[in-house]
Order: sequence, then structure tokens, then C-alpha cells
Amino acid sequence: MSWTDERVELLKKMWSEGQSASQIAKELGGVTRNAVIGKVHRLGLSNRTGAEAGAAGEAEAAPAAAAPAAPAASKPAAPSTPEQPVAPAAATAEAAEPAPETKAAPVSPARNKIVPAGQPLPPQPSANEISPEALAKVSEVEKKSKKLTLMELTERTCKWPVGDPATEDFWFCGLPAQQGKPYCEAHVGVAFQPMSSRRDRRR
DNA sequence: CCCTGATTCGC
DNA sequence: GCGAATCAGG
Repeated sequence: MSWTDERVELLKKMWSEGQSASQIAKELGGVTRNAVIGKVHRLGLSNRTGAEAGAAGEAEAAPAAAAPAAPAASKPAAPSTPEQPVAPAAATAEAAEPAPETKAAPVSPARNKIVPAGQPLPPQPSANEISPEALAKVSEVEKKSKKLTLMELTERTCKWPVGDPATEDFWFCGLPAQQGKPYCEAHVGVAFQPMSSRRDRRR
């Protein structure tokens, strides 16, 4: 692959948006993050101007003042998202095949809270017949969850959604995922059920 | 260990 | 100009 005008443009765009070199490399395909970084330097745009950086690296500049619209939440490199990026996340997460169901209340005190203006929450696919052991394990693990945002997920982090996507009280597990699987051990347990899990489980 | 960008240097 | 290898760091 060579650096065609198009590819360079995409590179510039993503770089200025604060995307990491590896992310850009993935998007472009056919190049490694090293190639991207090398190109970035040759183009002389190592200094990301115009957008916030910070994804995971560092580049902690002087925040000066100016109170942003977004309160706490997190410090990730949310490029263009002045609004609350909570909801759309769930839809994009490619962790939907199974039937997520977070009935573990203990973790979040405020649960029965309001439901913004959004839709009435998709009908939870009759969640389950999941073994109580697995459920117990999940509620334990959720306490230790890394509470990652969509952008912080990687191929090695558990993508199990926790909480209500329509609420601020939403995040992804983020614990180390099982190799090849999209979830951590505990969540793999509830996500992938044998065809007849508890039904005839004599013992 | 995962990841980040920065530099070097043979091609 | 390119990018793998390497370096420096969170």
C-alpha cells in the first residue's frame, strides 16, 4: 500500500481528531501504526492542533480554565461529542448477539431511577435461565469492572455492557477478555449458554 | 502485559 | 519517502 492522497487525507483527518496511530492504521489497512507515525512526522503534523488528544498516551497540557459542557464522566479522547455520548454506544458495541441482562442490583444504588426521554428500552430478550452460579459470579465481577467507555474498549477487554445505556450509569466491563472471546470469563459464562443449560441439570 | 508516540536508519 | 525496529513512557 502506498500513501495515496485519499489515504493521507484520512490519516490527517483521524490524526487531528485525536485517533491513535494504531487506530488509524487499522482503518487504513495495509499499514502498521509505525508506518502511520512515520508518515505523521514526515508530514510534520506531529502536534495535534485543533482537537483534544489524550486517548491513552499522555500529552497533558495546561487545561487553563474554561469549564467544558461535560462534567466528570471520563477523560478519554471523545473527538466530536459535545452531547452525552451514552446511548449510541450500546448500539455500536458488537457485543450484542447474546442476551445481555444486567440484573445485578448491588452494584448501583440508584437503579430504579428515571428513564430520560429515550425509548422505553428494547424488550429485554427474556433473559434467562442462567445458572445462579454464573449470575453470582457476574455480580461479583461487576464490582471490579473497569467501567470503560466505548472508546476505551480494545480487542482484549470485556465488552459486556453494564447498566442502562439510556442513563449516565452505563459502562462496559473492561476486564481482561478471554482469548478469542469478547467477554471476560465471568461474562462469557452468562453470554454463551449451552443449548440446555439448567433445564435438565441433574446434580 | 496492554497501549501510546518518537526516533533511528537501512532500504 | 518509507516503515520495522527500537526507544521511552503510562
